[in-house]
Amino acid sequence: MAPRKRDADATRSRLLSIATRVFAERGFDGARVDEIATKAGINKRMIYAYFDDKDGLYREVLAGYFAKIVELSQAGEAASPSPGEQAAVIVRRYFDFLAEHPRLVRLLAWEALSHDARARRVLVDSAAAGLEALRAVIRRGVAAGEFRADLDEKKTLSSVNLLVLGFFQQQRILEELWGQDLSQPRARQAVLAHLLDLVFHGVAAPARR
Amino acid sequence: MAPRKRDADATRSRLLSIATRVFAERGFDGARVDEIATKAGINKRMIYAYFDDKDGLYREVLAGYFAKIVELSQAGEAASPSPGEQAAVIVRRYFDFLAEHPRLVRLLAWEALSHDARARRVLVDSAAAGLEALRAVIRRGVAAGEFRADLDEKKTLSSVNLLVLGFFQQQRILEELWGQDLSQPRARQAVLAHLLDLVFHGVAAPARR
Amino acid sequence: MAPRKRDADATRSRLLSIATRVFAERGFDGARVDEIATKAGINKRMIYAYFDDKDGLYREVLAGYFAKIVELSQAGEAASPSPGEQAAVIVRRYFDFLAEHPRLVRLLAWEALSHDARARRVLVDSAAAGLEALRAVIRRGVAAGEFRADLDEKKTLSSVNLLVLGFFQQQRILEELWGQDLSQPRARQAVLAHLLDLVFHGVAAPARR
Amino acid sequence: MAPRKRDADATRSRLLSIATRVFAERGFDGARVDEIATKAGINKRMIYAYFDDKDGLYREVLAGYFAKIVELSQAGEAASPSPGEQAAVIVRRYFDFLAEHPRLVRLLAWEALSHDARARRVLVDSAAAGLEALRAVIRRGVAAGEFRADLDEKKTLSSVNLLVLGFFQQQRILEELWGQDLSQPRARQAVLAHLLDLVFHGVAAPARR
DNA sequence: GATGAATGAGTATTCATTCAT
DNA sequence: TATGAATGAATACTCATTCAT
Repeated sequence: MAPRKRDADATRSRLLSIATRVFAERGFDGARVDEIATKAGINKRMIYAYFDDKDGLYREVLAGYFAKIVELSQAGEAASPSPGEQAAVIVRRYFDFLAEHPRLVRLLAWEALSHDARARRVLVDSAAAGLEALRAVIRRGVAAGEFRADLDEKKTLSSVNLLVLGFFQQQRILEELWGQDLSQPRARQAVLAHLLDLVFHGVAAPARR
Repeated sequence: MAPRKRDADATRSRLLSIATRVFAERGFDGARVDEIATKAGINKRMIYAYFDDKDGLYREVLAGYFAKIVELSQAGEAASPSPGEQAAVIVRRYFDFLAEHPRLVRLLAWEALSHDARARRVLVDSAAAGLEALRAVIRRGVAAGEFRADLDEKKTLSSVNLLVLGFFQQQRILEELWGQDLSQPRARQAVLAHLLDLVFHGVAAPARR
Repeated sequence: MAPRKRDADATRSRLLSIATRVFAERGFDGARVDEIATKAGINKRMIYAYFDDKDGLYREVLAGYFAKIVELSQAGEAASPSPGEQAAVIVRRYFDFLAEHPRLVRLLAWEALSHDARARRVLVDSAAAGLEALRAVIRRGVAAGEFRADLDEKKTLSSVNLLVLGFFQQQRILEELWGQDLSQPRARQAVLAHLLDLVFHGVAAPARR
Repeated sequence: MAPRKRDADATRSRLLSIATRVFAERGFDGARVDEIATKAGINKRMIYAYFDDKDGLYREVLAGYFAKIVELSQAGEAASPSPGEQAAVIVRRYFDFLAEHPRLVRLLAWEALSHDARARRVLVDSAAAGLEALRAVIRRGVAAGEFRADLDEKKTLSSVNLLVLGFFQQQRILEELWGQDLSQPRARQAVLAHLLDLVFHGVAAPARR
């Protein structure tokens, strides 16, 4: 009974793991229930036993990331006293998180295109929570005079998101455009450095102001 | 109406138009040949007569945008003598172009997720050509001392692309996040202004430099 | 008007010629109306104008051979006074006729397999007529004591037909079995000689009788 | 009945049996997957589960006969010491085998007409093996002086095949030509007797030699 | 809990044939 | 007479889901 229970859990998590991979690769429509079952080495019928249907499995796959997203958004505050450095730490955390979860990046992209916004609502909530810390830092930075006084918080936060998330979503196109392998940590860190620099200082020369 | 009844060109372009809509909405896998034919009010057989198969139709849909992309990338130079203003004009053009072609935005997003990279190569070429003008302006701006001397051209160009294209691709999520309708011209122009401001000046306060 | 008439005839016979080729190659079911029209360089609609439908075209193709078959069966009698030699001449004529009309051979094979015996009746009539001359010779040969007295006319005629027609229908298989190209006149004549020899003398050694 | 309800082997062999019938009747092109499934009372999907596609099903149908063909070709030697009688036994075996497998006869005919020679190679090999025994007997008969010394083995074997296989393939035409039902054992045996007689002694009167 | 067989509604594609000019 | 566009009924094949054990 106990081992059977453990088997059930193993079967379940094995299915989820493979499903995550397949859904990330092919999207909901492109994913095949058969393929997931076969790759998991588990009878297809079990998918229906555990998750009701394909849609249920998909939801669970998305849900599996929520915990991680929440964890990210609740990560302790950066130690540094400077809002600028704190902001950099937060962005870096976000960047590294996405780098570590490429399947989530793809799932989010599929969702963004999907009409039946399965995860959009939850995603938005997560994102809002996740950006809350950054928002606080920005506010602090503005108050401290370290950031420009006329910053639009929401838009700024979103722009940062566009740059970071966008980088991972467009990675393949960028690789062809730059003729460079962007999956290497070193290349990625260079990109991150560039993004941070751009966000903080823009392209204009300070002298001209 | 009667003369149109047997007009091959009309049928063809009608099919293409509907197909563009459907492929943009649902992606290649999600699109149904039947749906396209029905919505076009044209016999399904004609799709195969004109485009060979679903894939051929899809390619034609993508090809239909190439001309427009090339046109965009060959748009005359901005009149202003200032590199900064010229750059702004180019970005604005790109932004407006995407605003006018929301289906292209979605098609590009589907392509970015697809594995068989139907259009990636051509897309990259188009993009490279399209960004060439901006690259020249940046170089000029750096030479003139209007832009920072340490700018990485490629990365900067890509970042601009991430911000602009990303905005349109994430539009729905942003709308929910901001609680705002971003399909209105006024709201969009505000976003564009913000993006330009961010790219030019960054978030840091000038006083701190 | 006159040239138009000639064009119509040309179109008709061109269609028939190509159709003969295609039906012979692929059979009625396997033949494609489109293919015939395209290969003939003639608008598909004309097939329906001239022959009503695919079936009508097929019938005309078969009918095109009837004249030739009749001609064959009415060929003048062999000059030789010996029934044996006369019979050989007739068989040789039949053999050469089939060698010259490989498409007819295939059409007959398709027909033999078909259920809606389009041509069987006519074929049987033609064959019966064609074999009549041979039958007369056999009878004469028996009377003259040149052929065995106990010959079953019908069966003997049919057997000759099986050997000759069968050779052409199984030609490809025989080629692989013998490792020999049987489309060359010399090889064919050797086969014919063998068939005649077998039919006349059988395999048993005369000494043993 | 109930236990058979979920019996994969039963379903499989049922599909094969019906498919054999349908392919034999209509050929590969003329056969309809739907018809096979419906006649077998089995969901069409199962055909694809068991045989991948229509072609796979067809191959299995052909393969189903190979075992029988091999069995035939490996049948023990005839007891009789006389090569002539041994040869007769072998031919009779072949004749009876084809009489018992009319579907195979038709399948072979379709294959002979087909361009993509699915089974020709294997067929030729089987045939070659099957004829080997007969070839040995002929050789022995020649050596013993029972058969003519100038026999061409290959051609003689093939001619026998043409007569026997040809009879079954042309059976319907012969029936009309002779006005006789050739599916009755008695009529068939008479045909066989005639064929054997023809092959052994030919049409020429012994006196003339 | 687990398995393998079975199913029905779809999904791209093809074909002979007819319509409009 | 001739053309090119258009059509509806198939036709092979797929997919998520359920049944029987």
